[in-house]
Amino acid sequence: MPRAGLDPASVTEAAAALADEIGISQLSMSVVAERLGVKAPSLYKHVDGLADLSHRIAVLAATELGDELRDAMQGRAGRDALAAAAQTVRDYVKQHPGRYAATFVARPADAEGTLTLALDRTLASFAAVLRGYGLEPSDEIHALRMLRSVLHGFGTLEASDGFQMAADVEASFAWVVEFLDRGLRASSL
Amino acid sequence: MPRAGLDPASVTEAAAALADEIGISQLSMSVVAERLGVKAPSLYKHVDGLADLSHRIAVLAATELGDELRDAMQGRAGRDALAAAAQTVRDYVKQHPGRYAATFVARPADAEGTLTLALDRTLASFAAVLRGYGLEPSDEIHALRMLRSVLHGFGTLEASDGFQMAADVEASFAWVVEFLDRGLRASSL
DNA sequence: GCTTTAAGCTATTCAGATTAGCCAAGGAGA
DNA sequence: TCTCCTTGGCTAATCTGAATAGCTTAAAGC
Repeated sequence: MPRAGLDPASVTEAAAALADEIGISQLSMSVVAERLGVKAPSLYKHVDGLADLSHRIAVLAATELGDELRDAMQGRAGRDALAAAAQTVRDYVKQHPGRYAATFVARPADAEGTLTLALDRTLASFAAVLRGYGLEPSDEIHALRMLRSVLHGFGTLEASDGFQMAADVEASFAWVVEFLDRGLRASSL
Repeated sequence: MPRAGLDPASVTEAAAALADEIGISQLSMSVVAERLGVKAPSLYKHVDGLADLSHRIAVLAATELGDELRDAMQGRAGRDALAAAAQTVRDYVKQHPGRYAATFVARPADAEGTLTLALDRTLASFAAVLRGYGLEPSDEIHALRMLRSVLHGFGTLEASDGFQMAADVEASFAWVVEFLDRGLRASSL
């Protein structure tokens, strides 16, 4: 029996890919093992079980999203930065629904705070977007929470097929970004 | 063995209460049965299994939220209606996190559309809020989706403990409502 | 009281997570 | 190259929870 050359990272990556395909709730040690050409118990040599695997997927997703956000915002400010950040989140959720879902399903299992740490990087990008609007310092935390809420809400609703008439979700998204930009500009000092 | 006097509604109600306590993901036929003083297989006389139970909880939640929204909006319009609707959703998610979570977890199992139908009632209330702002008809669908996104996002983030510094979430919520009101008024014809 | 329906039970099967313990692959050093 | 030791994969087994089958009797209608 030749070795498969697995390690925690490759197992997590395979599991994340599977989660995107079949949904995080359908993820099992068995399917991951099958995908990797290995038997389920073998996975326990690399990860600490399903809960740990799910947590690792969440951290991976938060890290990836954080990276993409940072990249997308290079050299942009104001409305441009807002649009780029929003589009990045939306695209990520659409392309990686399973991974993204893991980030809020695995929250309880984040005792060491690894996930929180990874998520903070996305928060930093959102904060950078807002900085461009020159809000009152006391308003920033509120605006940050609003931005998170809108993007998280829009992304998850779209991903879970929550919108009827899927047709012009694009238009709605653009409208929302526009709405936020106007409001934030009006709120600036 | 005296009968327990169960029926689909009472089983669903007990399961929903349990889901609020332990989380929808921890819900099992066994715990529901135990809570009702019955053995797990007995539940199959009333509901069609865990997936069906979960779906029933979702419909229950959507119906309850729809009722509360309708009540909360009696005689209100404009900013008042917006604030009331937002507060109602937020309170519902906080008080019934398990039930609320069921509404988007059970979406795939909604072949007959019962859940969609129940959710449409909450959408109708949101639409009523917006009607008070006299938006361009073509903007209404976009504004509706934004409103859903914000309320859904804010509620789920708060429920999953997603906000750090839990302290002034109240203030943030008020700020967001204010932001939406201003923006919507500016968008009105 | 008699019949019929339906609710609850026990026994069983099945799937999936997890653990224990075996055994070989493959790298490190003589 | 040969040997040792760590490590990864395997099989076997346990355990929990979902779901089905079939038995038995409560209680509703007559």
